Amino acid sequence: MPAPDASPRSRRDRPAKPALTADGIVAAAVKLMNQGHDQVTLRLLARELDTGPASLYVYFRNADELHAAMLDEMLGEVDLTPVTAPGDWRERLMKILASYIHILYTRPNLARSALVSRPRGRNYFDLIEALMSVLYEGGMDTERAAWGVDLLLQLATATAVEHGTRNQDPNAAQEWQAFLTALRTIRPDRHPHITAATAELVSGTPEARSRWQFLVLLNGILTAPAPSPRTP
Amino acid sequence: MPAPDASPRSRRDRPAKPALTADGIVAAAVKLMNQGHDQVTLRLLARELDTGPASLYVYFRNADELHAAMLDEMLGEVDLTPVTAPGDWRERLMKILASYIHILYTRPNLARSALVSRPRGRNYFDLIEALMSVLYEGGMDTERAAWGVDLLLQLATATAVEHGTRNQDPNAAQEWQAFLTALRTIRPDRHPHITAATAELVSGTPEARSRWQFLVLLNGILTAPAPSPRTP
DNA sequence: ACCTGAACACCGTTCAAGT
DNA sequence: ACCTGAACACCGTTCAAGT
Repeated sequence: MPAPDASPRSRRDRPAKPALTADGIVAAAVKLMNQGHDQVTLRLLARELDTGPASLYVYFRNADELHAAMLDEMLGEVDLTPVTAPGDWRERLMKILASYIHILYTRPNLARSALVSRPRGRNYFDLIEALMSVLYEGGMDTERAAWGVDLLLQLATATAVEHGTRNQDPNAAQEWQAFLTALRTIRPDRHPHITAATAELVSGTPEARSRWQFLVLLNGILTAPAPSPRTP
Repeated sequence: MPAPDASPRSRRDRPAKPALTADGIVAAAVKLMNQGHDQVTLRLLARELDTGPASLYVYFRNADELHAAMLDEMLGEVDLTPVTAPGDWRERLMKILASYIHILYTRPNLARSALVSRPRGRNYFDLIEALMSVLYEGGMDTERAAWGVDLLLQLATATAVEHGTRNQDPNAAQEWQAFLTALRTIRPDRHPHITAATAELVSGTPEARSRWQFLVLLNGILTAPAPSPRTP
């Protein structure tokens, strides 16, 4: 009598299939992503969970909603410790943003969903709270801090999408070369300013550019007219 | 003798099929897009051109390359006349950017490709030239103008992606409601700054926000430290 | 009621076979 | 040599049918 089992026909060799929950699905999806799957599709995820793609629609209205849930899960990894660290507030703010960008950088698809869907999970609000806290240290009023956070995150997300996707593309280097060639063959009579600024248009490392951009934003938020003047 | 024709079996009722060229394909693709097709897929386009999708690979290495070509074509519609118009340079610059955003706004898919692929067509360089020209009027040096153009376009593109895609989504309104609800149920002990700034976080029309953002950028570019100090 | 197999209506890309 | 029909390997979403 080989392989005795209480109910031999109801089990398989693989581990018992856990009951599905929204959190469990998101956890499995994040796990797949961290294993290197750039695109966590509903079908891949369903395969992993040993079911069909239709089952996921019990927990998420569509693929976008799943991606949004994955995003909030990832945002829990953003390093918010610079909030209470010593040092210049600008540097600490940029550290938080750099952590945010870094997390999205290797997941350009999630970054894209961050640009489009307005996150509203707990981790997202923790991030907003942290950024506002540092902005207040910089002496901003409530309005500037609120609108400023939005702007800072929009640029950070766009940066992650841009660089992350490019980094993922195998012909990124050759696209860059093509851009340089196009820039060098610009005709001075039609594009005099570009011709004169060829070097500056491509100078700086991505990191240097990004750092400058955030300093520009912080200076601008501090010095530009407030969003809505209290005395209209 | 009805319908005499030199070679009756070599023609169809539909108009003579024009020979394919890269420009012709892009023109057909843009035409489809302007007819309301949000996603101009290779298959749809091939159907329109009375051929199979494989034929398009003779002219474009992949779908991304086609989208990039479409993007440059669309950029020809950006209104650059504010460059030479009278009035405040900031207002004129924002008019150009508004035109750029408006063109991408109803084509979020193209906007996404603008964020990822670095355009290098003639119309793109015309846009850069125009923006730099206005920035110089604002008194910027070459470095600030070059890096500034990049930053301004990055924000403009991100704005178009964000608002355009949301606008396209039928449940955008109900997503916004869900966000408002999430914001109102924030717990003051965990998120004191958000609680205190609830109104400011959602205030302002998208246009007012966008306008403020660009003023922030312009002020920041003017007042932030130059990208690379000449005396290190 | 909750779940899901199978089908529907698509994709981009490749390649062998046509002209 | 240039072009393309057909196939490959996928998608997200729906819905009738199961338990």
